[in-house]
Amino acid sequence: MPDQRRSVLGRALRILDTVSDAPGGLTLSQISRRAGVPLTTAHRIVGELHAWGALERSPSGGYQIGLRLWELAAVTPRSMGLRQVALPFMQDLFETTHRGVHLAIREKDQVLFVERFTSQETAADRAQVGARYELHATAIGLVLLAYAPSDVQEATLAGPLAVPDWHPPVTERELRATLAEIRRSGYAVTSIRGEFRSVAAPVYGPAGAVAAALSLILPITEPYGPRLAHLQATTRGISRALGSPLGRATAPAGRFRFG
Amino acid sequence: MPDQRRSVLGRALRILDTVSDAPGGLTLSQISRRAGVPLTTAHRIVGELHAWGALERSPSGGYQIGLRLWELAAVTPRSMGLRQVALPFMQDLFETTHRGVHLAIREKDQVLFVERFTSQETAADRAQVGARYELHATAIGLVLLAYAPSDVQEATLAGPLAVPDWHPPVTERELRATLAEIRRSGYAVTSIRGEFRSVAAPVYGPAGAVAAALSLILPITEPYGPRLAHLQATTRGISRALGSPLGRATAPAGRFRFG
DNA sequence: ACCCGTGTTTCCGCATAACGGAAGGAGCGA
DNA sequence: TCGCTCCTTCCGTTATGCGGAAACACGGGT
Repeated sequence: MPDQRRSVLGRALRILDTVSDAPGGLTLSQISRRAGVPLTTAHRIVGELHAWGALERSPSGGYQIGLRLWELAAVTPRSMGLRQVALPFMQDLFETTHRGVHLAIREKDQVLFVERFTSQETAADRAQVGARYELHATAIGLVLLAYAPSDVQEATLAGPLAVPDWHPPVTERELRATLAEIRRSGYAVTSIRGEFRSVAAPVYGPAGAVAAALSLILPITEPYGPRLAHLQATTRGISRALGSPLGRATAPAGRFRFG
Repeated sequence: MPDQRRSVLGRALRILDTVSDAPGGLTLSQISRRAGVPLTTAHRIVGELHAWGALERSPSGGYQIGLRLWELAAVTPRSMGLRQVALPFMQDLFETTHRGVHLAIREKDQVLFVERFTSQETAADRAQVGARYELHATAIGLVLLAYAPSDVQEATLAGPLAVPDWHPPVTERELRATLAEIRRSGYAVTSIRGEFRSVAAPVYGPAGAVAAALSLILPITEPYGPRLAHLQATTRGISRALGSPLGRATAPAGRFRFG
C-alpha cells in the first residue's frame, strides 16, 4: 500500500477535494498551497486531470470540477439508483404539498442529501444536494440514526452532540428516548430555528432495511398531521418501488446497498 | 507531460471510466482486463481508489463508483449550477403539462442530459441523466447545434449523420435548412419513433450565448402549439434567472457569428 | 474428497516515471 | 520601469510505482 499522502493518486484525489471545496474555482498556485502539493507537482497532476476532463478552466481562469467527473458520478448506484426511483414520488409529494421535500441517505456517521425540491417560500434551508450533516441534528438524520446499526448509534451517542446555536442542548439520555420514539412511531419531527418544522420518515430497501429517509419542511404554524400522512404514503410508495417487503412499521435494522 | 496511457493517473482515470460503464459493478480482474492494466497494478490502484471512496464494493462483491465521487460532482458548476437554477422552472413546467421535461447542454460535439422529469406515460425515452447523444438526432440536440460555434456545426455537418433505425436519413443540406429554421423560429421539433414529438427551445446564459436547451416530450397526437408556449415561457424564465440579457425572441447568436 | 478454474493478495528486485528546486516567462498594477 | 504573482519548462536524482511469479481463497464439477 503506497503512502496515501505521497502517492500520485492520493495527491490527485486531494486536489480534486480541494477544488470541489472552493466555489468559483482555484488558481494553480492556490491548489498547490491548499492541497499541500509542491507547485511543480501540482502543475503536472492538474495538467493530467485537465486533459482527461476531471478539471476544467472556468472563464475567469481558475480550475473547477469538470463535466467528465459529473458524468461518472451520474451512475453512482447508492445515490442515483435511489434517486431515479424516488424522483417521481418526490414530485408527486411536492405537487400535492408544495413544501420542501428532501431525500437523504446515511453515509458512515453522517447524513448525505441526495435530492431536494424546495419552493420559494420554504427555501430557508441550506441543505444542498451533496452536503453532509451530523446525524443527530436534523429530523431526516434522526430517522437514519434510529434505524442505523447499533455501532453507529453508539458512536454518535458517545461523541459530542453538537447542536446549532438556536437549538437547545441535547443529552445522550434524551437522544436515546427520541430514537426509541422514532422507531415506535415511524417518524421524526424537529423544529428549525423556531420557524419551520421538519417531518421525516424512513424508506425501506429490498432487504427490508432502511435505505434512505424522506423529509418534509413545513412552516411551524402548520399542523403536521395531514402532511405526515402524505409523507408516509410517499415513503411507502418508494419502499415498494425499491422492492421492499414492506412489513411492519418497525423493520429490522441493518445495512443495505444498491447495486 | 507523462504518457497518458502509462501514468498512474491515466490508468486510474481509465479504471474509473471502465467501472462507470459497467452497470452492476466489476470484479478486480474484469477491471484489469477491460482497462488494459496489469492485474497487480490494477489491484494497487483500485485499492487506493477504494480507500479514498472513489470506488465502493457492492454487496455482490464487485466494484462500483463510490459516493465520494458523487459528492465531488455535486458541485460541478456547468451541470449542477445550471440545474439548481433550472430545477424550479422545470418543476413548474412539469406540473402544468405533465409531459417529459429534459434539460441538456452541449459538451463538445455531443448533447449531455443534465436533468429530466418524466411521467409514467411519457417514460418511453432512454435519455438518462449523464448520458450523451449525437447532436443532430434529437430536438434538444438540434437546438444546441443550431446555436453552437460554427466549427462545431461544420464538424457535425461534415461527419456521418447517423440516425436511429426508425428515422429517415438526413442529408447535410436538409440539416443546414433545419438549423436555419430553428434559429429563425427559436425552437425545434422532431418525432420520436412516430409515437412522440419532442419540442425543444434554447436557454440563454449570462453572456447572451445559448447555455443549454430544454425539451418537452408529447404524444404525437397532441398539438404542440400550446405546449410550445409553455416551454418558451419556461426557457425565458430560466434564461432570466441565469442573468441573460434576454433580447428579442430570436436572440443574438452570442459570442459567435453565423452566416 | 479431489482437482481445476477464477479471482484476490503478497512479495520483491528493477527501472521508469514522478519529483521538485531553480530559473525563465508572462501578465498586471503601481 | 520595477516588483509582484502566477505559470511553465528544464533536468538530475531517487523514491515510487511496476508487474512477473507464486501463494492464497473460494466454489463448482466429477
